[in-house]
Amino acid sequence: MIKIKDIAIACGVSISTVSKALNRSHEISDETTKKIVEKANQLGYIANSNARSLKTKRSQNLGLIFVDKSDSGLGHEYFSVILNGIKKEAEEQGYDLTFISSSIGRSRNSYLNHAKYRGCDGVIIVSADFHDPKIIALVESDMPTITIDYQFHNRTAIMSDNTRGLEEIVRYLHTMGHERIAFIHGEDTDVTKQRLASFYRTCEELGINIPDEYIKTAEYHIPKNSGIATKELIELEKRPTCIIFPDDYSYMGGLTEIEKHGLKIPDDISVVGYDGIYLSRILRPVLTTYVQESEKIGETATSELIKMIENPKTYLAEKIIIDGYLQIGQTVKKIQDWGKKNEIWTIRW
Amino acid sequence: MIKIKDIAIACGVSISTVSKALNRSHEISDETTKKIVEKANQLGYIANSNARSLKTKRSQNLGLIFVDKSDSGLGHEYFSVILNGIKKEAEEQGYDLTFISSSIGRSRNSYLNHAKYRGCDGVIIVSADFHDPKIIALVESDMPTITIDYQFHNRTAIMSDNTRGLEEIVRYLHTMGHERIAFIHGEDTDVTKQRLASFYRTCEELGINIPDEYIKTAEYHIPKNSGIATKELIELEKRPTCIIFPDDYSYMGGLTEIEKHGLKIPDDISVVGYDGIYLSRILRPVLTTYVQESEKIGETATSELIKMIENPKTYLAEKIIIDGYLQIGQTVKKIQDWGKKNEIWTIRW
DNA sequence: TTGTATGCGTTATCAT
DNA sequence: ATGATAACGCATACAA
Repeated sequence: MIKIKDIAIACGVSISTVSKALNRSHEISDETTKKIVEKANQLGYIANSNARSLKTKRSQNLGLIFVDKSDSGLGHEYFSVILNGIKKEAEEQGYDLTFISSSIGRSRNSYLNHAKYRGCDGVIIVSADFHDPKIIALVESDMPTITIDYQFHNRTAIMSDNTRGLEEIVRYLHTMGHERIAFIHGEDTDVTKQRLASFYRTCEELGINIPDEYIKTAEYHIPKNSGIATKELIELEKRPTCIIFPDDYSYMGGLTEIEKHGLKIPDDISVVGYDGIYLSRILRPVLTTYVQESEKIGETATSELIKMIENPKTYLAEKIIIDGYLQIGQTVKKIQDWGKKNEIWTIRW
Repeated sequence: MIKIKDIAIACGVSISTVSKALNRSHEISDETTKKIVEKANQLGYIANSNARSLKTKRSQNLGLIFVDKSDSGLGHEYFSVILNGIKKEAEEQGYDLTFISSSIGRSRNSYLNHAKYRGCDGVIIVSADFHDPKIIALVESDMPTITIDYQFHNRTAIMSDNTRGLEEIVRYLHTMGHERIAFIHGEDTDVTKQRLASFYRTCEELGINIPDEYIKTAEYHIPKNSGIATKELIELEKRPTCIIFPDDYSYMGGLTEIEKHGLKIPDDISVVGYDGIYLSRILRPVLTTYVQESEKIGETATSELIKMIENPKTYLAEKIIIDGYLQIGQTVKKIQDWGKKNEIWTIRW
């Protein structure tokens, strides 16, 4: 491999002149710079990032933490699309990306140490157990860090807008005449808490009373469990007119159950998903769902991290919320119960 | 950051003794080693991979090339699951993973140079344009390289078994009594060529004659285009009894079209997918499809690359085929046309 | 078994 | 505007 020393010899200048010229330092005359750059290209010179990082303490490399809690790992479209956004933005800004695990080589260690070992300038935590002491240690260290969908105290986080998501869904359902709205929510996480709180609050604002039996739990991304919850809802004496699912995949489990009962979507029962994955658009009927702009979440996380790295003094940690939007498909029926609706309106006005 | 020099001072030994002890060299006595290791842990020592790589010319880091041809990028479950397999295996074996683009920092360059810049020990090409001169240059360089689903001359490739995949599908369909088999295949790639060749060969072996009008093209992963092809097939005077789709997602496009025509799967028409993505299992009826073990493909690519890196002299390039298997779902109907079948058999026997 | 000395390729400080 | 030199942190050939 050609190194700057070779170029120096070939050009008859010193090593430091070459280094400066290659880094476009204005200390070096245009003429010399041109000569050196040309020779470097001609010889096929490639810098050595290890030597550079060793000296500069900067690597232009970002760590990426992705621990798959549910074993489907990157297979989850939500995360793989986020990752894609991160990759695009990092490339755009000239940073590389290295996966960081909690081992170094073959021996167990910590995320922070791994990131330090590789000299990462910062770390994006895409998915992890945010209560894991090793994650907490990383976030509380002096390593620039960004989290997605979870906020640590005084640290930047990129959040999908769960609050607004559920609010929009409920308001839309309300305009479509639904009041008997069931909500199958995911397991107990921050995201779930936000969605649930927003669901209840919006219902309250709209004067909708939700019986407890309309609220069910089913783990994210496990269609079978959402299927079970759906069955229970369908068999209720006073069946809901609409079911909100934890995510688009989970809806597939509900769909099976709904069809088993001989019901048709949306004629007999309406449904709403969450995420807006590719699948939601190719299904028929097209799924009404809240689309998370996951690629943008990844891009924003990356650009924020880079800002933080490059302006350590002036950067202010903040919570950044990435809006999604309601994809209005064909799975929510307009309920023509104007009599009752008008009654309520009359009372309120 | 603590460095070996600090440990040396703390232990009252020389730098090189520390280095050797930390690398578990047998030159150093157990006693000294123990003392040094303990002190290192106590001080929270973390090695510096840049300094190490600079010296050893090894990085324990693998490059990852993933260029998304179709702009859905990592969003494709096939690739994201492969990536997951790569990640698991690399972690297992103590290697890190860095994405390699065809730029270095902000300036355009080549994959090879990028990999050299980062000091990668080897590169896995997960998805790329294999006719891109920059990819070819990489593969033909002295950088250890592995490709997935495409083989370069004398280089190791990990291939999903397209030949066997189509053979198994066709044979299965035949045992289910199908002879009017349509095949919607993807755009012209090596993978497609293999599948198509295997399709024709197996049909021939089984004495099945496929009219040209039963063969259609529709780009992978574009349900709409498969829908168009499906429409054409359904409206044929002599409609096929079964349609093989380019992939599971594409089937969704066909499904819509089939339902539009008032046909039911599998009663009125049978269908087979390809890939075996998560979706195929949660659909009802469960899709009959050829499952590609993509996680295993990723794992194997990684372990082969590491073998190649660690045994440069004895390693032999080879084509490794990862078997898939037929997922027998509920979308292929048993055709009870024994009269006709027996006729044929009679002639043959 | 331990220590000394050198160099990996680069940047940065200081001199010229 | 250019050059000499030290230093980054580590591994290793060689010496003791």
